[in-house]
Amino acid sequence: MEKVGIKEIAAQANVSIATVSYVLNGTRNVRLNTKERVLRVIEELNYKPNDIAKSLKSKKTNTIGVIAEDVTVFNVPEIIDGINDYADRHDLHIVLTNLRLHRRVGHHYADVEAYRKYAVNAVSDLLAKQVEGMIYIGIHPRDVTGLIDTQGKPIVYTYCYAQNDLSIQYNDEQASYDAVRYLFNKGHRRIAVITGLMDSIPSRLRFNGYYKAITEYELPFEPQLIKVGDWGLDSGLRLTKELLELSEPPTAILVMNDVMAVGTLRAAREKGVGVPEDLSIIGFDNREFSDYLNPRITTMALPLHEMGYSSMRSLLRLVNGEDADPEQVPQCVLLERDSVAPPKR
Amino acid sequence: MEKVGIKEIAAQANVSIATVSYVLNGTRNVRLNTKERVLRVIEELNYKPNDIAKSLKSKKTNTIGVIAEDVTVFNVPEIIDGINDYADRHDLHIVLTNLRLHRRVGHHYADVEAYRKYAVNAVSDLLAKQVEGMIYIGIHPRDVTGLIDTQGKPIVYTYCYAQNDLSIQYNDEQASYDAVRYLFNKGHRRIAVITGLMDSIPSRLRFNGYYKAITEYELPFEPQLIKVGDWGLDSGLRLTKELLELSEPPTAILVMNDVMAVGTLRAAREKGVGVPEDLSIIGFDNREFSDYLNPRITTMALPLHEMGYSSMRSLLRLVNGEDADPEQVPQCVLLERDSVAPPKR
DNA sequence: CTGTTAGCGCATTCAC
DNA sequence: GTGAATGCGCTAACAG
Repeated sequence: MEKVGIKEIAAQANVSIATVSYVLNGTRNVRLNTKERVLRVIEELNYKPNDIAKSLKSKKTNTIGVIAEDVTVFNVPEIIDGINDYADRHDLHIVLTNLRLHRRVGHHYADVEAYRKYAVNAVSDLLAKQVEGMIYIGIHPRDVTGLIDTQGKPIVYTYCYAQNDLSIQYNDEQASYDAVRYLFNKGHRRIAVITGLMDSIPSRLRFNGYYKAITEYELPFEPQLIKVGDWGLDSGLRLTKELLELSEPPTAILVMNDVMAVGTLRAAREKGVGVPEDLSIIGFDNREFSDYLNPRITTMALPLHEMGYSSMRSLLRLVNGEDADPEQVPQCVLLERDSVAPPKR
Repeated sequence: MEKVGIKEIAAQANVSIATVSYVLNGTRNVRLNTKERVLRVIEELNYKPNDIAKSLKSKKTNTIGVIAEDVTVFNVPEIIDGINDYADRHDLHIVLTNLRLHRRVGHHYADVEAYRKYAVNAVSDLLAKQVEGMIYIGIHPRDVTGLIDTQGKPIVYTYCYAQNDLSIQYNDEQASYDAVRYLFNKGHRRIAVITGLMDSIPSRLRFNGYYKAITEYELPFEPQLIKVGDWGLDSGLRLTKELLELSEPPTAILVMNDVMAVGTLRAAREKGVGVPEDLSIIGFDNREFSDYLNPRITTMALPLHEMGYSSMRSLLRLVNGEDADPEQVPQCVLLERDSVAPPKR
């Protein structure tokens, strides 16, 4: 474990350290003979370059900092995977910072002050490490403008927004529009919706898509078919019961996340309503368990991998001083499973 | 965004760069007056130290490399979270490498050659970045001896093993022993088990625990109560049916993962067997969905966070040249939910 | 094609 | 209590 450096190699191979550097980086042509000799010594001495020194000199770290609000929240790992996918192909490295928000502030992520210090620290550390840029991965889509200051370094937000910076999001409105269209094409005319909390951006956007589809297909807009949930299983259970107790219940429900959809499934079972024979259900998020439920539920898959990949690509453009490309917005895709069928009537 | 360095500060504050370094690191006493002046200039110029340069000089990066076989596999994020937990408290940084094994080689993780190149690359990169040590997070407990060579740098494996290095694992045998004891204490005497693939270490260990408990409690050892599954939902479904068709079916089943337990639940439903009235079930892993099933299933929670935390702690000892501590093995804990009840008879 | 040399930004010895 | 000087390991002019 002796630390062999470039100069050791140079000595052993009877060349200058510059030459070694050249063969190492291919920066310049080196006579084949010389090159082989150097390479052999490198092999023999088991030399490993020191990126730290290289970075200091070249002022390039080839490293980007990823700030994840919480790696244990379902959307984050897939996004990281997408980031890695792109990074691998472009010889970039990742320094990961995990804010551990879920554990530290629970559901109070709306209260920015509660975790500003963590975020600011993370940025400081990353800046000190001379990252070329940063990606910030939220655990809930919301505006985090002003949370951090990257001192001019490029940053891309994903799964959340910031007003003066680029952010990569999926198309919520389109997704729920597509879901309703799918139900319509299956023959459904009374389509209910169970939303998430209405102060959340995705809820609004998804509702817009629902409303737009209802309008375009000239379906009756009935307020009693619209239920406001809170993303939790119990609200799905409760609201579905309300829906099923209507004098004219819906034949299909668009539920804005898979967790509430579990509640919907339970309500249906309790009421003796068959899914999908009597009631069709579409969930949102493609949570892993949605495939384990009975029936397996049809759900809108979030393009998480693509969001990570795309964030990285856009960031790289910023780092290279190019324009943020007129990126197309990642689209959700409907996973057809067993919770949707044509209505009986 | 001018790059202000230590020498800028020195000039503005009329001191030498050495002095600035002293106040920055508290390496030596500096007259209060001078110190304040320096601090003020640092503030004004918004100076951020350059860790790269610092590391080059001090030969310490305070960074450890984490090699995750795949961040999208359920056990990994929690382990990373534990690592971060410890790292945060000790001012350590994490460079994350994601091998993306699941995506790249699917279930062929037994075939080491299929991904050796990725692993070796990861280690090279980390070594070049001068990490102080590494943690390797597996996606399935197995022996990965010889996969990588860290050139003498300390490494700790978790959720997998390597023969000549430290590895942090949870106590599989104890866990399943505890599960059986729990069932016994609830009054069960005919306790079946559905294992995972028997070439997997956890299956063996968990079976040992089952066997030990059966023996100690002097329960009849009946081979027909032992079913070998493959970790997949379908095997849980199929094997549970077999169990329920026995002339004298079990009153409880220990299922070695939650995914197969979903199959068990389905089989019971198809057979009209009530859970937990007619059949008690204990799963393994505490997968998120185990709380969404109907009934919510009682399961063995893996101490993932602790494994990450503990890996980091042990690694730090190695880095500091201390002995790997006689670490106690992280224990699983049984999460009591709704899938276990006393047997009817 | 190859060698010499000057730093990158900072910590640290050694003088004062 | 403070400063001047040295070098960490490497890259990239600049000279041959």
